[in-house]
Amino acid sequence: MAIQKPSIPKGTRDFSPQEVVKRNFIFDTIKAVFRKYGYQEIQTPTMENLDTLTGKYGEEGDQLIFKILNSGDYLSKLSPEQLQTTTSKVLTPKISEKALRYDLTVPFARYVVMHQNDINLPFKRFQIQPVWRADRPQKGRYREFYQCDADVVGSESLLNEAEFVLIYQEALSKLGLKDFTIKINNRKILSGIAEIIGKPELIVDMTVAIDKLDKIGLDSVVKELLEKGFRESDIEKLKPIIELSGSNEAKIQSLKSVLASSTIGLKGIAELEQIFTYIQKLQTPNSKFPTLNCELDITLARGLNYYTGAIFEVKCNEVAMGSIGGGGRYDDLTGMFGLKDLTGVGISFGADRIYDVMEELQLFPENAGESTRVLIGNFDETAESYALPLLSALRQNGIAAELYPTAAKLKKQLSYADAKKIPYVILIGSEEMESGLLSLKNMQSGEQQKLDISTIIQLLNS
RNA sequence: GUGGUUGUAGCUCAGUUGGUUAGAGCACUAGAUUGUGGUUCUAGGGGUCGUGGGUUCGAGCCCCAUCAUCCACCCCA
Repeated sequence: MAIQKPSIPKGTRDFSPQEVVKRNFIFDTIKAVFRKYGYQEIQTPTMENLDTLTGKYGEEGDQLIFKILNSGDYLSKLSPEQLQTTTSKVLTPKISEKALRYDLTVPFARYVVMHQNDINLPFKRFQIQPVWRADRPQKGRYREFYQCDADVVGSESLLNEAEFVLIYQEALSKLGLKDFTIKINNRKILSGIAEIIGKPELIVDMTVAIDKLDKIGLDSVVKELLEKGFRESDIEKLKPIIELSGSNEAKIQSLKSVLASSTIGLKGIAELEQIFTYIQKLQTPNSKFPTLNCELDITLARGLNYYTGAIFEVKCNEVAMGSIGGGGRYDDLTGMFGLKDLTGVGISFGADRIYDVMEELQLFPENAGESTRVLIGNFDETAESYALPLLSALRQNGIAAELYPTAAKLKKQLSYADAKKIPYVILIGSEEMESGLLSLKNMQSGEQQKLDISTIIQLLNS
């Protein structure tokens, strides 16, 4: 076989030991916060049945699902007519019945329905696993990436929404991020706006357009709305709403008067007010995170069409990057799997984007690369057999230790320690073996002292 | 799906209007130093110039195709 240059699929990555240490720092930080708020971890399979996933993310989302080809001769059962078909929509379900998960929310809904007899409501779970999207990769966009989701089902309380805002605030602050905004909005308010304008059927086009406001500006948004079928008079009504500014309270007050005749709109506003009240009461006076960057943004829409109440999105203001988190309330996600009237709300952290942001801002702690604490140098067979019991002793005392596996040149062994950022090296020569006093070299200062093994253990453990 | 960018050593990239044997830094290996790394000096290995075709006396450079790549749009974490 010809030699082939190895490669990995586009949009996927290998993670080096240093990168994994940093990624785990992110995961561990987020996990600790989730647990503190009462969430328990679950895991679900990498692949789901294709029909579990299709139809949940809109037409565009369906195309981004990675499908898995059936095993065996997957074409043999097809009729000649079916093989002639050129539309993948017809053919795909025949040759593929499994797919890689697209997010963690839909598998969670499936999990809840399948295990409804075993779980206690309200059920608070978190989940940190990779998801896959057949998107075209670019900056901050991968085909395989990790989501960190927390969801609660079976609780209508808006306390959940308020707590999610605090979870975002606490986790991101602990990771070292300073300037970020937690945007919040409510689908019911968007419905109310569409209702007031008299175009409830165009709500999707409306939200997609105004969602781009901060990116393309008001004029372009107006242009897009006109193309989608809105009239000048509709836009005149819409303008004051999307241009709302000021404090969250001020925005709520103006929305109240604008949406006065829309029942659903007013309901959305009332929900938001309740969430803000909860947040205010939850914040301790001497909070470690004094400024809560939670902002009502009426232009926030979010693509996933299963949201029905509050919606969230987190944006980092220091680095040009897509949103680093998002979520919202969905009233009927489990309904499609046969479990009616179960409401849920959840959020997601985009771990890979958070990683990219932290890397750009150099927010990772210094000691993140350290693994082995001490390396024992290896000179010859005699020294090696002398060193083995010491190696065990170090490990039994909880010290990560290695013996260089061959009697290589000392220069090479020290280079190894240096490259691996091992802070200490123990050198054992004939002199050391005679006296029992080992040379302990501090790799940072270059200093070397002769100590017995128990002193070394004590020193390395401090 | 649409538009653009870039493909030269393991990595990051130079390479003049087309001209003889394609370069640098980093990394790697060895030596200066027979028991002392991260700094320095010296030497060395490593290339079908993404792939295929075309123009030309002659192509890393020009033309066409193709694959890959990154960026932007759409959408999204």
